[in-house]
Amino acid sequence: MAKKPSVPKGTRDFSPQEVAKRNYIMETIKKSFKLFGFQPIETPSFENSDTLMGKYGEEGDRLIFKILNSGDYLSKVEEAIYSEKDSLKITPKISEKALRYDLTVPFARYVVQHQNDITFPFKRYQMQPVWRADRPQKGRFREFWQCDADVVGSDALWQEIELVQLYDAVFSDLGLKGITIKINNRKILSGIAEVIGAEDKLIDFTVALDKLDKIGEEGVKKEMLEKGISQTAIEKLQPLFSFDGSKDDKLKSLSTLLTTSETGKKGIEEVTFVIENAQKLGLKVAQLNLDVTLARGLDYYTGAIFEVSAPKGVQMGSIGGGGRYDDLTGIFGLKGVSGVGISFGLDRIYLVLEELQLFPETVEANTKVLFINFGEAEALYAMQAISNLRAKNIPAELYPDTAKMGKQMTYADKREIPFVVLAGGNEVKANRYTLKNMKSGEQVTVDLNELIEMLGF
RNA sequence: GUGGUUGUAGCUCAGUUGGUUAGAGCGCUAGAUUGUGGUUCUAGAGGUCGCCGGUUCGAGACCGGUCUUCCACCCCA
Repeated sequence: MAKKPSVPKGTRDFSPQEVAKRNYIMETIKKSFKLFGFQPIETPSFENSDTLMGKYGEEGDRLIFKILNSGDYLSKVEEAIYSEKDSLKITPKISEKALRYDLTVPFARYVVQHQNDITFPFKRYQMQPVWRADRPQKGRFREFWQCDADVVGSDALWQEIELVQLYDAVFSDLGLKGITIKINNRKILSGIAEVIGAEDKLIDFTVALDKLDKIGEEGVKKEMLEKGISQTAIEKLQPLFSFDGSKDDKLKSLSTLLTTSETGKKGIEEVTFVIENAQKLGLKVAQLNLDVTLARGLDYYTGAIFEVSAPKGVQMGSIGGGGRYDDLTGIFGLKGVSGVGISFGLDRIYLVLEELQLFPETVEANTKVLFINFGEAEALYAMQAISNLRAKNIPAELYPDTAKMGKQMTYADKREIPFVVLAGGNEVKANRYTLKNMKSGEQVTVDLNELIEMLGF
């Protein structure tokens, strides 16, 4: 045999059982998407490079899978650029297409391109794979699925509230209790940066702050210093590090910190509106928490920022994220369209449900009854019954070969098919069927109507 | 992209300081059982020790490279 075949790093095959479980998650999410009034779209798996490049920050560009041009692509590269051996310069010359990195940027492109056909506010959902040239880790793949719901063309904060409810509805349906929806607002972060005089360092500031629960207070301060944020500025942040208590306490001390920042005050106002109304409406399983250190937003977030973390005790990064972006479509030439959206990380949700054993046993659609094959005449007799069962929506199949019965029974056993029908010469003659329950071992001989009745509950 | 880690039968893994023909459990195939699966018993098949190169009389083991796995960083779902 030749080399053992394999799949590329960070990609996976899915068995029938795995597909069944993934479908269960996707159907659950889709159900809520529809219930909340979102409509599906799909976009190509690859886009023109300039649609994607530069939209996710420097780091993002590195993680985008580039597709090599067709034909003799190297011959078209100018000698000077070629001999320079600078990958960054050569890449755009030899690659003009790239694999989708997320669903939000292609969606923005879609909105701009089809703006005349879209009725705003436009609520769309999209469930497709995305690709990142990242190094794999636990819960981190190079090919994974995102399930996104976004609203564009409305800046009403009720959308944020609905998205919180949407998260709650989906995780409630999945039986995933104890999840936390963390919420923050980019305006609060901007306000803080403004107050401490580090406006020009907003990104570095937020990235460092985001690591608080991971590297601790000292670690954050150290990183901020390294990024060129002054000691006096960092001292002004002190209230943030001892930030605790109820949401009212948090909001009060934030207000004090941000009295001089109009932007900051607007952020507090927004986040208060969302939290208060979401709580008035009630949440089933999710805990909604204000987390001022939450910054993991991509560069384009301008208002609310969301992140969903798995229940405590499950070692997993965020299982969902999202936020508001006031001007995403601006990059593609359509100004003044505000959008807000959330994403569900299908692959990570799968790992969490698996770990907590929350998949219902019924997710695997399986054949309900296997007919033993006794020979040609009996097979025909069996096939007639099978047609009748299938007409009643009962999944049934005939063992294709006239193998030994032990082998056929073993097959049913392995496939976990709950019933077997034995219809040999005696049954054919009597126009009856022997139905065996594989779990209990009991068997009864019945006619076709009784058979349908017994299998069709 | 940086640092570390892993790879031996279909699966999970043993394999001593380098030494004859690389093992176990599970699974698989056949039989005990010609109309009955799971339990039991018996027999059997199955390996280029990830791949390429090097050191050595001799490499599964040591060295280099490469691919893969997992982990940390970066970043993220």
